[in-house]
Amino acid sequence: MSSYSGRVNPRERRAARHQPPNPEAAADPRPRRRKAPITVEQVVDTALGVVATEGYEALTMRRLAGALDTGPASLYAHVVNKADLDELLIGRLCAALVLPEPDPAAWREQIRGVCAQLRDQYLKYPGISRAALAMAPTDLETMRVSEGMLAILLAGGVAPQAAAWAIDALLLYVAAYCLEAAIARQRAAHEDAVWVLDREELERRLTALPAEAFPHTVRHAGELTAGEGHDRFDFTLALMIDGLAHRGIGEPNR
Amino acid sequence: MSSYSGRVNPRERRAARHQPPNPEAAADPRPRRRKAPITVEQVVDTALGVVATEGYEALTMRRLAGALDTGPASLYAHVVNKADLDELLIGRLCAALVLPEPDPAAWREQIRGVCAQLRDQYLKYPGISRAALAMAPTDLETMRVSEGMLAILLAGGVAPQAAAWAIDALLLYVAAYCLEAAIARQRAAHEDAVWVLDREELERRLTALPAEAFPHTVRHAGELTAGEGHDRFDFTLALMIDGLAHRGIGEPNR
DNA sequence: TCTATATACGAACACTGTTCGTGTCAAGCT
DNA sequence: AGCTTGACACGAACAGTGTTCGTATATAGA
Repeated sequence: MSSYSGRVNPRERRAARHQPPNPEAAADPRPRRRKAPITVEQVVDTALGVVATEGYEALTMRRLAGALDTGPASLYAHVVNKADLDELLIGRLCAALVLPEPDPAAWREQIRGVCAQLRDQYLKYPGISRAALAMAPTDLETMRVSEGMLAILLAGGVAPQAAAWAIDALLLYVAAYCLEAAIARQRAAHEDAVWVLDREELERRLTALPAEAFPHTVRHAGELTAGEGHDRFDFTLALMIDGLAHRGIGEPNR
Repeated sequence: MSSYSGRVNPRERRAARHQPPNPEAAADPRPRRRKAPITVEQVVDTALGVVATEGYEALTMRRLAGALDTGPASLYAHVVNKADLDELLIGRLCAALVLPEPDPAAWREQIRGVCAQLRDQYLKYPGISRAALAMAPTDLETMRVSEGMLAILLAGGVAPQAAAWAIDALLLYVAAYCLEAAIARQRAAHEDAVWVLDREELERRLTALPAEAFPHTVRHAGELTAGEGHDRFDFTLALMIDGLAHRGIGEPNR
């Protein structure tokens, strides 16, 4: 019980992130002691730098400490956990999203735009969406995002229950899509090269399957391997949003 | 290059799982040498047992070796990798799925049923869906599942391109849904209890948020936290399948 | 100037996946 | 029957991981 007092120890800072903001504590009257002490912002910044260049798998406490010219133990003065660090990264990432003012006429483009922003953020830091899946649902930054998405859907006339569940589904899908992309990327990076296939080689493998056991896969190998860029992503989002438009407007829940 | 010859070494066995099946090699004429040697099936069985009772996080090579009364090195005679073990587990899991004969009139219930089966398998082995996300797309057992799903959708009149992408989206969502559930379960298990919330406590926290910043979240805290059992799962699947029904039938691709 | 104390960090612990080299035992050949 | 062969099992070790303990340091206030 020696080395942490009062306000700035990481456990309390973490708890504050999940608590309703307390206006009277916002003053933050304590100036920093050192001339150049390691701050949480600095830790988060360099961590995001590591993830952006080397991927989330490379973000170890030692690697991060090395990037800050220190040892791993020093990080635990600013961060409770690796999980806590993950939360901070996702929080920073969510804070970068711009949430549009809801426009009832354009709710579909708006919700699609928010999801695309989130997707691009996830892909900018490959593999970080794994941390997003593990987040507690009470983090303030992530709740800011879901609040914004909820506002868009409600303005568009989607029924509240459908809107709530759709946000969950959309966030889950975006995270999974980016996680899968990151895993594929990483496998392409350091695995023995023979094991990873490009689209054409994959299509060739599919057509080479025995036609009696895999008739449809063989016949439609082209469709199964199709999709440049984010075509699959756009398709799935359109599927869910269109489903919402047909189901959610004006009808009772479910 | 001393200790592996001919056919049964794990690297070739793994490669065979991703290659079209070779009928003339199916004889497997070599009987087992020992009286009770460790077999791959035995390894997979005990691994699934460990995952079912203690979760995927607990499935370490040492833990698995201990369950087989041996050391970790012995496992590498039957398994290339931990990734290879993961593939074997997912393969075993996919082999347990029963794929219905496609019925054009009931394609929606059929595809929903396959997804529900997969969900139940994933949840039976908590956290294993993480391994499913990392799988190479050429594994024969997983392709058997997507072949079956493709057959159902095509029989239902869904356009081939929409069917192919929808299968991808459905598999991705099911895996992510179960992964999130497993992560929440594990957090509830060994984390400091205060950090995990039940539905009512979560709703209370949401309503306690400042109404200026989170108006919709506060107002619809009930809807946001609603959903017993697999309500959210059913909702999302219905969303995607309904979207498919409206979009995919009879129309050109996309 | 001197003390109090918040911060930084080297060293260590208990883990992880994986490999090397050796030991052991059953099968096939002479 | 005896011997060789080679597939299998496994102890020990290596390079990593997250995390904690105790100590050293350097600053802020008296």
